Amino acid sequence: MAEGNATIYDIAADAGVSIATVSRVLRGEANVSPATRKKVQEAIARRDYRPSSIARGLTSKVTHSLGIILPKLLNPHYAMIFTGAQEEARKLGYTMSLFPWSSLDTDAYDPATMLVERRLDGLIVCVEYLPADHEEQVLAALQQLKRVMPVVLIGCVPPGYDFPAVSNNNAAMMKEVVAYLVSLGHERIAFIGGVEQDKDPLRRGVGYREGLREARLPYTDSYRVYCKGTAEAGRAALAAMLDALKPEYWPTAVIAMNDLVAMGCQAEARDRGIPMPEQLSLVGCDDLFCAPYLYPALTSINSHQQQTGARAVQLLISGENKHETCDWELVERASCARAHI
Amino acid sequence: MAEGNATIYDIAADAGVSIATVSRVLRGEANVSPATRKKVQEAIARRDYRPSSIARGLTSKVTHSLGIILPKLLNPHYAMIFTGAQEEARKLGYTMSLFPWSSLDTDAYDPATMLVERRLDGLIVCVEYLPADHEEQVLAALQQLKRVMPVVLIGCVPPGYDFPAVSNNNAAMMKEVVAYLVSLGHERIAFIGGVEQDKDPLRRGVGYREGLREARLPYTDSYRVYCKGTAEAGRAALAAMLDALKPEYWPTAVIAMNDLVAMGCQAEARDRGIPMPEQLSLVGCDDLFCAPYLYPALTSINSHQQQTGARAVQLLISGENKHETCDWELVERASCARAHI
DNA sequence: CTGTATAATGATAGCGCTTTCATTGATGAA
DNA sequence: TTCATCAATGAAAGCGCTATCATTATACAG
Repeated sequence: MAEGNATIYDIAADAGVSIATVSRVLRGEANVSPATRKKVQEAIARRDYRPSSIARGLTSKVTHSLGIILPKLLNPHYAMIFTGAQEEARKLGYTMSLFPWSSLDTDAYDPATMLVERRLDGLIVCVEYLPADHEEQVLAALQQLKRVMPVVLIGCVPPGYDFPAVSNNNAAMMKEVVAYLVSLGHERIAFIGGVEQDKDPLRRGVGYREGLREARLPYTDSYRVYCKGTAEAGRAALAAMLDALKPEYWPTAVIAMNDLVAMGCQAEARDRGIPMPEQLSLVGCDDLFCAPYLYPALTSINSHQQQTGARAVQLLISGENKHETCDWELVERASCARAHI
Repeated sequence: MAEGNATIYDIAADAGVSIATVSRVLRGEANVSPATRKKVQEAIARRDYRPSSIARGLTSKVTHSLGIILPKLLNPHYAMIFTGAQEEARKLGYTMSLFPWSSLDTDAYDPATMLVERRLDGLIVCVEYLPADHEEQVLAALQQLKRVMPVVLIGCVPPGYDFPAVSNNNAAMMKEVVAYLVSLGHERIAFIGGVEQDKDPLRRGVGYREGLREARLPYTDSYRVYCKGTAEAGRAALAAMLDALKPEYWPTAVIAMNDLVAMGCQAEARDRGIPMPEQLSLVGCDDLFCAPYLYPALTSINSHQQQTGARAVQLLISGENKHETCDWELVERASCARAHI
């Protein structure tokens, strides 16, 4: 049966019609007589024929394949986004290929080359945590790329750029976290993560400050430490903060920019013998699969990352130039308690 | 500059040569005079021309795109395999698309359709934990697919089938773990995970039994409980095992089929107030990124999963029909201690 | 009947490349 | 000078489709 190499000509010959007619039934056009349609369909089934999407793409200019660029899949946060995007793409009949940032700027290969050579129908780019020094360069490159294929961003669109996007309202998320901790009686609340020169109003660090202001709590630099979004970095950051402070000024609650950082904080607190949550409450963000299994189980923000990915694909395919925001929810677990004292 | 739609004809016209000559410099053929080559390259650069891989594929029959099928990326184990494969593919100039099992058998779409329509140059299929009742059906389908495109498996090739593959020597891994626990003085060692009717000699459960035999320890059904490879399942499995046993017969060490299951075990032990590792040692497998941050930090087997993915791509592209095995190492952390008593 | 609208189908020109084969000059041997 | 040799190039035929016309066959109004 499966020849695997039948062409539209073979089918046409088998069915005794022209290739135009075969093409019509392939594409489900209306004006084909039922009898002819049946003949063709039988021929197709008989030879297990699958039209070449390559040849199709050459003619019709649509390849039904999308791309997504993100930092690294090993971070489950991105794995969720990717999964959501991939599944949605597939539902809509598209294929999804991954292009990690890492490999893009690692080698001598021009990032855009592979993307445009492939004639992708569209590209999703995750710019959530672009290092500030890269940002301009990357966005300029994307602006270029946009002339060739539709681009949808995941994350905030910096002023001056115009892209459809789906993003988290990070600031609002963090404000809610601060409010939650305040409701538990915390007053010395620290925030770990992010970059110092961050001017983006939607970023998490900003929401933290706003949350403090709304709760009429003072902002202190000593409670705000910056680091990359990894467990190692989180651990080092908490260590640095605690080292710089007399124990009586230690925060009673820490907000980590994400769950990885939170994991690092847990490890550091544990090593120092700081009981959690009794002496230190902790909130993460992203609600990774492992959050419930950490010790103590980590309170975190679930921001529906799969849905984010899926929505990005929908925007990409529909061509809407919208800017959407995901909703989220705080998932309470065991890592937070009422403030001591 | 970036027109994005220049064709080989435009370049030929610009450079004052024929398209055949342009094609030659594109493919780096030798017999082009330096002067001509230069002219063409300048024209290419001037218009930011990128040859269409679609058109290329139509003619040359190679698409430079690969596919990989695996259960779900949300499990970091698969994310590692995918990452390794993707990066290797990219290094070799290939694109990698993901096709999760879940979506393949969920919808009415014939699994193979999308794959062959795309005219992939090859496919990697992760058959590590195929449910036994699916196995036959899946492998038959792959056998079919093989007539159309090269297929490489990750996992064991069941007898009767012929595929290039890269797999873990799961049995040997587990034997090592048993030996390790025995060296710590453990005699009541349990194994959690896998499926009962597993006849595959390389599977983990089998290695466990062999390990016991070599240590001259008795095998007991009560210490062998089966479950899916998730944290929830692992937790339930450990609970069931302990419930069925008088505490004095509880195992002093548990081997989990993977780190997810181990995470579930940790949670269950914690809830029951069983101190770990003092009363119960635990070993996982896969060495997920979170293993060092669990409590206690989880001893696990690192089996170089990224390398596994990369190797699969190499086999796929080289066309070698080999069966390779990955090496591994036991990563000792805090979840194991000398047996009490 | 003739003429015209309509539905079904076929012929064919691309799409943007690769590849084979033919052609053109140069070059050097006879 | 003449002819075979060879490097550099061009002409053109696909690759497997889609999509535009053109061509039938059929129906129905005038």
